[in-house]
Amino acid sequence: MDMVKVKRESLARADWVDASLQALSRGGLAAVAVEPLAKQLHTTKGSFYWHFADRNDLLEATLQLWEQRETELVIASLDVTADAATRLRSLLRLAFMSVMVNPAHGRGSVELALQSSASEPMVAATLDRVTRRRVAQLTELFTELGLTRSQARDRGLLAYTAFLGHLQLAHATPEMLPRGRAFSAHVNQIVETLVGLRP
Amino acid sequence: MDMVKVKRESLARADWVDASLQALSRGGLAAVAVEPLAKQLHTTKGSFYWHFADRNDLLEATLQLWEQRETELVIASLDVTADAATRLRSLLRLAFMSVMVNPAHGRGSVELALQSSASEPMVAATLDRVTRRRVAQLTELFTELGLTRSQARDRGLLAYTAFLGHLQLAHATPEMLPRGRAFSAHVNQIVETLVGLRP
DNA sequence: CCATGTCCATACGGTACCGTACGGAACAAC
DNA sequence: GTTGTTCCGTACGGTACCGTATGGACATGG
Repeated sequence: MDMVKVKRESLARADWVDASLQALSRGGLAAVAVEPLAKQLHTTKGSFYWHFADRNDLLEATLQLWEQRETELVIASLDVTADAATRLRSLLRLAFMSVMVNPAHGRGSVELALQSSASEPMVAATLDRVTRRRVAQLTELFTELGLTRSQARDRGLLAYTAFLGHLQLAHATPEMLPRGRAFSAHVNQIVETLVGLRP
Repeated sequence: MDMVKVKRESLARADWVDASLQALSRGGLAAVAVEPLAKQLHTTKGSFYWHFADRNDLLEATLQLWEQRETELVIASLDVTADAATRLRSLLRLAFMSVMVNPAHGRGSVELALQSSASEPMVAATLDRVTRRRVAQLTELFTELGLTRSQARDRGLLAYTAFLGHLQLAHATPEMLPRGRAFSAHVNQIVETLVGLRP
């Protein structure tokens, strides 16, 4: 039957992609390797090459999955009722706070894996789209706060680069960041410095 | 003669280390590979394994060289005559500007290579020392500007994370950054936002 | 001139991965 | 129960790298 066929195949493919995303998060792009993933899934390459053309095919599906989940998550976290300043503050707070939930393999580790593999064209394309969307989002919020177009864009870029560096630091040198209450205070200070309204 | 012997050996070793640093800058930690480097230097592994115990030995020497050049360069760029605000501004301006000189393989690409390989213990140790020094430097400057110890540290961290993210963005998504005059303006805006003195 | 230490080339075995070939199990359809 | 399709296991060849073993070129000092 077609239904059964589609269901089974789609499930198996999704399993590979899930495992791939997890591997990407743990060990970077190099960890997206067919034979290790096969071992982890208790199967063999024979299965893989039935579902995928090659490693690149898997990579493409993995990036697509990440990008989709990524944008969905950001959209869901936006409360349209609040004013721009509040939305901006919560967005930044959420982003900067989230690096502490499992700083090793948690949220953001895929980001860093992609950042460090931007030489791969497919990765570069994905990164480009996501970065563009995010900076545009920030720029929009700063514009609503009354900044000029160019001021808003500069501020949006700064906010995003600060986030990127924050992520990086939390991953590579986590001891440098304060912990507990001091961390929250630090994030607050960052947010206020970034959102601070002066000409 | 001892002099000749030492000179030759040291030169050959230095050649390998130079090439290794260059490879690190180009292709990341994975590019520090014996056989490719041997090809590039028009020699063979036989030479390498005479000068080095193994790949790790080369890596150690490479990290050491980078760290040494790194700190020397920062120290040299500090003008002790100026006041704290001026020194801070020039330091930040220099750092944020420098990402544009050859954004692909230029200054900072070694940094990023190390950041993305922080799982290697030796890399982590190197990164730790350098990061600590830099953040301490920034914290010191902010303290001289009149901020409290904790404010200064927070601000120093923010400045450094902003720099890291800036570097990352310039490398992975260079089209997102403005070019020419707009870039200078952007850097100025960043510096002023970071150094801006308000309680 | 030959003995010794320095430096390098070549050849080898080992590992980890990619992708292909091919056979076979499981199962549905008829 | 034969046939066809789906799905997977195994075996193979190929590549890129690590590290070792070994012999040889070359100079130098006795």
